[in-house]
Amino acid sequence: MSVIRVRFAPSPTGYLHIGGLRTALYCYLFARSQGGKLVLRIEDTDRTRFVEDAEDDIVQNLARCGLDVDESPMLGGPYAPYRQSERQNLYRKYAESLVDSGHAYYAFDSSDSIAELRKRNKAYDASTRLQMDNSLTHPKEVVSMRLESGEEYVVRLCVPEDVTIQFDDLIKGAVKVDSANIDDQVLIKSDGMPTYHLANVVDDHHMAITHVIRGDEWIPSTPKHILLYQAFGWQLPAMAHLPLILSPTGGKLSKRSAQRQGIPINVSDYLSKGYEPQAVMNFLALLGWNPGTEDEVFTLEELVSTFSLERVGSAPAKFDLDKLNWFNAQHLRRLDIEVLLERVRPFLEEHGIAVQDAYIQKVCLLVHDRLQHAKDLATNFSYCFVDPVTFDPKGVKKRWKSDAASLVNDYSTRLDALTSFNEDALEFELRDLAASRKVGAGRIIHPVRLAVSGTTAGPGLFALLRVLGQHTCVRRLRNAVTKLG
RNA sequence: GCCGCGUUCGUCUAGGGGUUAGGACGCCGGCCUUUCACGCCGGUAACACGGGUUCAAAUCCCGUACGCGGUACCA
Repeated sequence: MSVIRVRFAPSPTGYLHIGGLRTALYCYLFARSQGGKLVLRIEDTDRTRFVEDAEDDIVQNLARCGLDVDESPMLGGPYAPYRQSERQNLYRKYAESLVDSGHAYYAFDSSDSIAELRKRNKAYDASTRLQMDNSLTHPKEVVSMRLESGEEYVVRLCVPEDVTIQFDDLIKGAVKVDSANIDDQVLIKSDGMPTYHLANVVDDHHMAITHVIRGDEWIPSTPKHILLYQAFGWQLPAMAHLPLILSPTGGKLSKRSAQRQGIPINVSDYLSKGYEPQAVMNFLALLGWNPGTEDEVFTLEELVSTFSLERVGSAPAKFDLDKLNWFNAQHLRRLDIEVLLERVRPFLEEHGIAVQDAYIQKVCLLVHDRLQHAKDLATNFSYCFVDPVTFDPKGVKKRWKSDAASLVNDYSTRLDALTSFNEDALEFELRDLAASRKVGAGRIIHPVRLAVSGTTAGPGLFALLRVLGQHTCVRRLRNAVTKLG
């Protein structure tokens, strides 16, 4: 059996978005799980919507997510080039062969006459093509003359009148469409570029693609592609159409709707917000696929080994940010401390926090399990790096009683005198102080936490004090005593 | 409008003729912790509707509704 080849074929009309990433992920998982190859093909045939740096963005973010490809425009490969704009001659050749074999024709209609046709609620198909201005309605000599004179034209597929086109989708099952519902598709545009339909079929065949994995929105176009495969006498690759991702309210997950709901849309946004690539992959994988077990947290590698197309569902799925956040916390927690350090550092820098790696590591160890996002260290736990400037008013009201100042002050004196700043000593001093002042330990613990962090929540107090260090603790305690009185 | 695809807790989903309809996120409670989080335990909540088929239907069939997609010289 021949090697499995899958392609991810984005068009560079925008940056890589979360939906595109999911398609890429499924392509990747399938290819890798089958020991096959993954091809990145850039479908840049729409010159009007072309975005200069989109291809770069797509390539980079795919890589950042760990989705490495085997063949691509920059990597090259046995079927290069991998940019459709660089393969124009191929499409033209095949379009002409289709005209020769009677499966396509040249059309010269003006956009006005086509608009007119549609206004009459007519399709450009078997029912109307003979009324139009094309190579079916003019003598051969006239057509070649017009062609040679440089007149603008398109090549259209001659869709057969009344056939049922059927295919078996690996995900959706049997899909049937009547050719009467299909227009004579434009294959070559008047600017000489192929349309998606032609380029896609020609390239998939020439690049020996065995499995077409793409979004749901292509199902209605698949019969057109099948017609092309048949006209060329080529074997149809296996088809797998993935259900779409919907916005949380059910609509299309567009840039607009996503933004309105606080959902990042571009992959680079997720990454720059500090989402773990693995968490995003994990979340996306389970949006439409399930392993058939009750396991939920997977690395990319584990996904590869359990993935199968058969377990992809056919219903669209709504995007759920809460779940993504949960996955993020799960993956963050599984990170080695060295890796976590790398994740967290950019956010510390962003917040103007410049400290030694060794110290950041200590803090990471301390709060590892309390992090949902890499940025949390710089925000929720900023007190690990800078003295608190404010004290949570509710906390003060609840914990800073009349004796707090004197207790905290006494504790600071004891800490100052400590020769070994370890947790046991810290705890002993506190409890000993509590006993001598005849108060419960909590009477000191809470004000101390407040004094040192500005909040009432956080890691175990003695571990926190240890990490902060002697000088910082004493300074903060005394500072709080003056400020809170 | 026409064509296509879909519909199990709020969300992601398992299951697929006879189940107490399972798990996860979220939410709520409890335990742990003199804090908070993690963790653990428990709770909440679903087969869109109507007809068939069948001894039996959430599961099969047909309709309806709703959602999404397509209907471009966009992909």
